[in-house]
Amino acid sequence: MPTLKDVAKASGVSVMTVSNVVNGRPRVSEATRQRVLAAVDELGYQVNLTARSLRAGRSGTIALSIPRVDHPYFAELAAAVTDALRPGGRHLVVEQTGASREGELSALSQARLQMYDGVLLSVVGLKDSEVARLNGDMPLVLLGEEPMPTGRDHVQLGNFEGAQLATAHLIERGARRIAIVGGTVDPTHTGMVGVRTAGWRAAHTAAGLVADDRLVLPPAHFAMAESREMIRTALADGLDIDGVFAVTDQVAIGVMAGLHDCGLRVPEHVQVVGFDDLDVSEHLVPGLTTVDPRMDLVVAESLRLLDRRMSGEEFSAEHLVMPVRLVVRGTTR
Amino acid sequence: MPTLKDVAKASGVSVMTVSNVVNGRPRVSEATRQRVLAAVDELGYQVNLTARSLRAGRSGTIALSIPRVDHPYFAELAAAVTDALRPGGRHLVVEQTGASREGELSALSQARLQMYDGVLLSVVGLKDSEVARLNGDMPLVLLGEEPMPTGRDHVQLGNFEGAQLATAHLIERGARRIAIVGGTVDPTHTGMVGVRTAGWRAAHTAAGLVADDRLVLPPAHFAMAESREMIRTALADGLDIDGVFAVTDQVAIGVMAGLHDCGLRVPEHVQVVGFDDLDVSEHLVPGLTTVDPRMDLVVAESLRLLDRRMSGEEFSAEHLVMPVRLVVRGTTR
DNA sequence: GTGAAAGCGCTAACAC
DNA sequence: GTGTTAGCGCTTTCAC
Repeated sequence: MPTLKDVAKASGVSVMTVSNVVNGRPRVSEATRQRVLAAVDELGYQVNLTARSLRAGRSGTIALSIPRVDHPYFAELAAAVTDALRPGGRHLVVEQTGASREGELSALSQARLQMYDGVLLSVVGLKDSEVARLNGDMPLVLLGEEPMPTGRDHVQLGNFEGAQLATAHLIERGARRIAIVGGTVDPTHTGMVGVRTAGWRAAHTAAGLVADDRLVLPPAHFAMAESREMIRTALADGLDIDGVFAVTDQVAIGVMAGLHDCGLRVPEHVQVVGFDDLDVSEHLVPGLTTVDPRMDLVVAESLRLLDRRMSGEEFSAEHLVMPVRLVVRGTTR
Repeated sequence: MPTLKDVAKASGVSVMTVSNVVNGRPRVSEATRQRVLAAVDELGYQVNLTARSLRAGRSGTIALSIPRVDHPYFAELAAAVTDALRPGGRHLVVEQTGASREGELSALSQARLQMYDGVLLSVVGLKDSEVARLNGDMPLVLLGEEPMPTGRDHVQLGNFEGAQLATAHLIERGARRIAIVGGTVDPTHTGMVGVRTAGWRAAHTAAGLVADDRLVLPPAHFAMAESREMIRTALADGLDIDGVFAVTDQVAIGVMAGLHDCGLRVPEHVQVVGFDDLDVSEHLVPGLTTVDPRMDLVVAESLRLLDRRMSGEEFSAEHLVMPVRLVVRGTTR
């Protein structure tokens, strides 16, 4: 690859002048500019971004670190962040951590993240103490529903509110035996599963009903196939339900398939509500009633906080819980 | 951030020795190693990957460049590549080009790609001449179904074969008026849409039938909502069909929703086959009959070719068309 | 075993 | 306007 030096030699000027031309800086005479650009063109010169980063201390790139890109929720998040960044001409790369602690620890190595000007970090497997260990000087905004160190900016969804909305809607539409698929009976569980289960429980209480712990089916990696199998097994074991709150849309899709496998119709026999409002959810048959996590707000706020950090000024950490809203479609009556 | 120099000062050795310790190189006495590691720990030293890249000429990172990560096909591709790379401990980042020529041109700037040791490039909007302009020295493997310069390694799906399989299956199951949604009547179209349409046509011919051009519904960004609207409009206009070959599973999902909107049942009234075998396709109700693009093969071959390029040796370009297979589920009888 | 010197390609700061 | 100097943090080379 040709370097600035090569271009300088070819056009008979100094490296600095070439650098000035390449970066569109003002004080360069039109004649030299033309000569330099000709040489750039002829040699096919391209700036070396690694060298530029090293020198400038900035890479011009932001990273979004997510567990897996083939989980539609994260994929949609990544696309939304990219779109939000585009108008400013900033560049995003997506890092996948692999949803395992090892993967997250390695993808999150200080060293790697240091290559970016800012990092949006969506973590699932790490303890907050491990996240807290990350260099405090790095512009970093945490996303996600797990417990996080309080000293950092953190944007999360209205998990409790959403679960409550979803469950209340099922109750309102006449469901009385509402399973939560992907829930937990462990009251110490403070992550997404715990909070959404609490919302499910609270909606029952608010309606003067009692949530039945036998209707709590545990999470199964939030995968479609596992959820399908789980609901099928539960029904075969005699579980009697007329509603399901699925903790994610992926789970809901698995549940709907499982209900169909068992000859139950949605919403006639069992009503279903999900959480995430994935792109596909609108086009299922019937359309999935679900909780819209307002990803637009999440992205906007996250980038606002990240920009603040990247500005270099000092701010105290914000902890944001974004509002959500229910989207009613065909899986509820 | 502390540097090698800081650690060297703190532990009373030279920068070089610290570098040797940090990189686990052999000839360092156990005593100094301990001393250095203690200093590393105390100062919280982390290697600067930018500097290392600049000096070493390698970044240890591979990039996968795809149009959008929220298109499930690309998301699954990205996840598959990540998984395939993990055993070797190599690192992948995902670059999104945005499915527009401008986006691809900017994300594909030589300069940016040069930061990576190798690039898997999945392009949709660029002309092959633009792709050809990329530096020939960069380890690069092209993925995707559009025409590509012949001088580079290129892995693509069995588009023709898959479309033919899908359509033949519909014919075999009794469909006679088979629309292709996302097809083209333009015989000069050589991209994915053109080839899959050719396969649809060929299956008719092979069965002694004649493909009806009125059954070709054009592509609509391969999006669910647009496809849904398109099939709805076509049916309202009196289109008479008993089968649909959707050029992608996303299109198929839109089509199924649209058919449902019009009161048509799948597979009783209209049978449907897709292409991509997305994760979600198995769990739709009914399950989607589709073409499995054998992403495992695509990924394995792509990485084999990329490794070859990264080895630095010279090879002549390979152009691979991977086999596909039909997955029969509930949307066909 | 350890270290000094050189330089990867670039740009900020300052001279002319 | 243009050039010189210095150095970002690291590793390769080679001397000791």
